Amino acid sequence: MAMLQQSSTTERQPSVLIVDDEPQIVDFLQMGFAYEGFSVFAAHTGPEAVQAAAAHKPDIIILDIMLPGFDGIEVTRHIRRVHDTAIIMLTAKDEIDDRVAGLDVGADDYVTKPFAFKELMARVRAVLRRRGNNIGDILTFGGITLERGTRVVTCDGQPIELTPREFDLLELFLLHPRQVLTRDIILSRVWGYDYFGDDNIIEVYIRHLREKLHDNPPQLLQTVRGIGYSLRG
Amino acid sequence: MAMLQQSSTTERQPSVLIVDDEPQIVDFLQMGFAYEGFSVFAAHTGPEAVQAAAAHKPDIIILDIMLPGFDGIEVTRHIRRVHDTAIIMLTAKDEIDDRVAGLDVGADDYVTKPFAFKELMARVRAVLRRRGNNIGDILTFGGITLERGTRVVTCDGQPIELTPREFDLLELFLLHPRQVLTRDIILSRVWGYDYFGDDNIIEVYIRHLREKLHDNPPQLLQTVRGIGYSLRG
DNA sequence: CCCTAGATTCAGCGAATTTTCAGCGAGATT
DNA sequence: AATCTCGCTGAAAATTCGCTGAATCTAGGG
Repeated sequence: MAMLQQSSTTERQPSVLIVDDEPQIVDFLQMGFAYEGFSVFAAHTGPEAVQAAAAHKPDIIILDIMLPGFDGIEVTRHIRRVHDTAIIMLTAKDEIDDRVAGLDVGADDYVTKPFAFKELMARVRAVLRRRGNNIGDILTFGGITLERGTRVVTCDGQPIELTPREFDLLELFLLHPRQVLTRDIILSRVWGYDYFGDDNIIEVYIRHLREKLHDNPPQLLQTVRGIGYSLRG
Repeated sequence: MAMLQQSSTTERQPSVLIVDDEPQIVDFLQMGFAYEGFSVFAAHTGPEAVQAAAAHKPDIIILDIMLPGFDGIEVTRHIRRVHDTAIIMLTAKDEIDDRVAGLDVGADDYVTKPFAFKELMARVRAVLRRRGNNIGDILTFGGITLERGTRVVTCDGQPIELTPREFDLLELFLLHPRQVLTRDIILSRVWGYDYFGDDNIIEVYIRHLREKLHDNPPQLLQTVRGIGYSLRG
C-alpha cells in the first residue's frame, strides 16, 4: 500500500491510536488511517495504550477488546478517567459477552472482526461527527464539494448525482488533490487490492466523472500519460 | 452502541448531573447520557454535588443515595433549597427504607441498582416530561413527529401505528436526518450487533415505513444505492 | 390449542451499475 | 513519416442491488 501525501484541504490532521497485539492488524489499520489522512500512533499492550493515550490525546482510539494481561475494558476505564477520547472496540464474533461489557464501560461503537476497512472508517467518521469533530467530513477542491456523511456532492453549487464507484473515485482524488495518482493506486484504493479486472475500467470512470463535473476539455481531472491522473485547479 | 451525528432537530441540549462515588457507575452513566445527547457533569461527593448543581443548573440529577459522609437525602435538601431540579435517586435493593425517605424529601423517582440504562433513561424522560421539559423527547422532521416517551408517531398531523421495529427504525433516521445510514449501521443499531440474519430485512421494513408514511414515490426515505438509506426533506 | 400481530426469509423481477471490448486517434519514439 | 503505445469513446454484456409479494416462523393472548 503506497503512501500518499496528505491533502492540503484538510484543516487539521485528525489522529488515531491503534491498540492491538496482532502486528498484522496494526499494520493494516496503520496503512488505512494514514491513507485517510490521520496521524497514527500504535500500542500493543494495555499499559502502552494508556500511556500513549495520555501522551498523544488522539481524537479516536481503535481498541482490540482482547489484549494479553490487561483487557480492553480495563484500558477503556483508565483512559476515560484521564481524557474523554472516542473509542471504537474491535471484537471477534464469539466474544459477545465481552463486547457488551465493553459498551457498558463506554466504547462509542464496536466493530466485529473480520471487518472491511471501509466499514470501520464509516463508523470512525460517524463517531467523530457525533462528538462535534467534523474533521475530514467535507472535502473541497476547485468548485467541487463532497460531504461524506450525507454523500452529497456539488459542482459549482449544483448538486451532482454519483454512483458508488464514481463517489469513491472522486473522494480519492479529493483526499489527495494535485497528487498524481497512479493507476495501481487508484485500482487498489477504489476497486480493492484483490481486483484483477481490466485496467480500462479506470478510464471509463474518469470519463463518467468528467462528464458529470462538466470537465471538458479535461482541466480538473488531468491525465498524466503513462502514470495516472491528477486533480488540479 | 454506534454513535452518529446528533440531530439538528433537537432544540437545546439537555444536561444531567451524575452523583456517585463509584467511578464505574459514573463512567457508565456518562457514556449513556452523552450518547443520548445530554451534556454531562459529574460529582463524587455530596458537597461537590451541591456545588455542581448550583453552578450548572442541570435539567436533571442522578443521585446515589449512599454517599460517603453526606448522604443523598441531605444533598437533595440542599439542592432543593437553591433550585428545583429534577432528581432521580439510585439505591441498592436493600435500601428500601432510605428510598422511601428519599421520595419524601422530594426525589422525583428512584431506580434500584442494578439497573438497565434503558430503564433509567425511560424514567428520566418521564420525569422531564412531567416537569414540562420535553427536550429530546420529540423528534421532528419533514411532516413526521415522533414522541419517544409515548411512542406516538404522526405524519402530517395524522397518527400512525408502528410496530416496535418500525418505530426503532424511524427513530434512528429521525436522530440522524440527512445522514446516509449504511446498512451495517442500521442493522447494528436497530437489530443489534449480534444479528446474523438477512440484509433484506432492512428493505422490508423500509417498505413498511414508506407505506405508513405515504412516502410514495420515495422522497422522505431515500435509497442511496449501494450504501443505505437517508431521511431527506 | 388456536389465533393474531409481528418478524423474518425467500425467490423473481427490473433497473441501475459495473465491467468488458473493439475501434479510433492523439502523443511519443524512431 | 511510419510506427507504436496508450488513453478515449460508444455501446453491449454481465452483474449487482433493491423492490416486491408472498410464505414461513414465532411469541403472546384468549
